[in-house]
Amino acid sequence: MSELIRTRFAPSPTGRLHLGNVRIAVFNWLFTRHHGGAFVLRIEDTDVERNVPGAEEALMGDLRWLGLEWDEGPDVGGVHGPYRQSERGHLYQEALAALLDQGEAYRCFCAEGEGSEETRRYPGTCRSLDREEAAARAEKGEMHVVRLRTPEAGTIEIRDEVRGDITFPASDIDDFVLRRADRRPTYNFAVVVDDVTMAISHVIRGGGHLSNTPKQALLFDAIGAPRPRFVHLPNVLAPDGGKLSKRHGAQGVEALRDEGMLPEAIVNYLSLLGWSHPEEKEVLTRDELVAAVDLDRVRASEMAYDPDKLRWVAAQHLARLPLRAVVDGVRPFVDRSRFPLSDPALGPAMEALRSRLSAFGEVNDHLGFVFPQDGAAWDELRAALRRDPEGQEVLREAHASLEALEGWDREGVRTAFKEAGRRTGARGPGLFHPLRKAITAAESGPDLGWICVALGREEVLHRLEAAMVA
RNA sequence: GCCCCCAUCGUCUAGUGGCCUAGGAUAUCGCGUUCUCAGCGCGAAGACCGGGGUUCGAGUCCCCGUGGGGGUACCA
Repeated sequence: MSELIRTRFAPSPTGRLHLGNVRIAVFNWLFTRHHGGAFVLRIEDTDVERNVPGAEEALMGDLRWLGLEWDEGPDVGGVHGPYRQSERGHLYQEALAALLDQGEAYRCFCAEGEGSEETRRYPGTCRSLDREEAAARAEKGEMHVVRLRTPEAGTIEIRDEVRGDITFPASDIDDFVLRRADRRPTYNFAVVVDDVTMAISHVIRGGGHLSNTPKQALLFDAIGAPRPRFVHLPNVLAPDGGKLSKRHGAQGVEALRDEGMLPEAIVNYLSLLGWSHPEEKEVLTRDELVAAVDLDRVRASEMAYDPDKLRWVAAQHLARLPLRAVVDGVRPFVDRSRFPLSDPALGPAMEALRSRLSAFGEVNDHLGFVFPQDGAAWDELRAALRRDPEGQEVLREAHASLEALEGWDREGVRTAFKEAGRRTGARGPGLFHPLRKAITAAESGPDLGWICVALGREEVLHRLEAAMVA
């Protein structure tokens, strides 16, 4: 594609972004970056009653956090601004005047909802009203809307980049409203004027808009502007196959962010919904996605959101992070009130349990391996250990070896355990089980060597002593 | 009601008429590695919605049905 690629993401500020919305932004962004185009953020706030205060900032915050930077938008400006529909009234006005002038649109004085029950279409009552007369009535303040003069017969052909050519019967599309009685533009009208004036080349949006497309195509034609390429991404369904919505299966970006999930992982997972890598690779970095994502491998069929796979992708990304990054990522999430973990201990602790994380916020679910909580259960375990002569022997010898240890690292600790094993004749579970129980109060868990390093010599010795017969 | 879109393992998908006795991923289960769990490695089970065509040959093309989704607003 040699033309200038310009795309847009146009959310309404009615709430936080959820995975369904964000996926649209992800494709727009990926596609645009792939082609070196410009990505525009436009706020569709025409419906004043539905606007939620602060939603615009929140939504921009979510997008930025995901790394989906826009080149033009309400906060960064741009030559095609303003970027809020509420501030673009004059553009709609101008476009409307031109349409009225050319006879492409006409004033309609009918009462709201007038139309036959059968077809549910507006019958075109005011279509043939005298233009001068209509203008005069409007001048006098008579309530009216403005409608587009649409073809009565024939077909409307549109091209969708993922589905190909689609034909709609023109008779199915009535003379729809462009401007309401209160003079606000309708959605379909505002969108087209915006896309034209912002020189959008590719309209990439949810499949739900496919049915709006013939109307919008007609509007582009009426305005005399070339139609953009239409790209309708298949809809995302809830995990159970039903409709995805905030209250049904849709995760909010905010929630995932609060959980400490890697934004790159979210972008990666979302990219896999409806698109596939030519070599079927699934774990991809942002750069790899930008390099690979294009329209030719986008599917047309809808699909379900799968939280399990999201988790898996996230875990894969996390696993590829250097330890340093895991430690930094996890640090703000550690519940210090429950886990007396010193900062230097974070490294070994993460070595021990990073493989079970898919998001940083999950640390607290696993730190219990290092800092057991249940005192009563631990006491029982210790008591049982004290009644076990072989276990006692292991504990005693391990304690001695550990105490004599020069430094305090994983290899040293493991060597000390093995020495204790050699001296007592205990091997395998016979050796590690009593140690693990004494140190972590659990029968299973992460690598004991790393846990010991994280706990420090003093604490480990202390725990061993607590489980030994005095 | 009418219009439009969609249809491969539970889920995400590969597949563009013969390479498909349908491949990969996830989830599930088993084995191995490991003190154990997680991870990792290996393996098992698991799908072309139904019916008609077209063709020497159909998951792939056409039609009908069924199911799901969207639209039919002075909502977006």
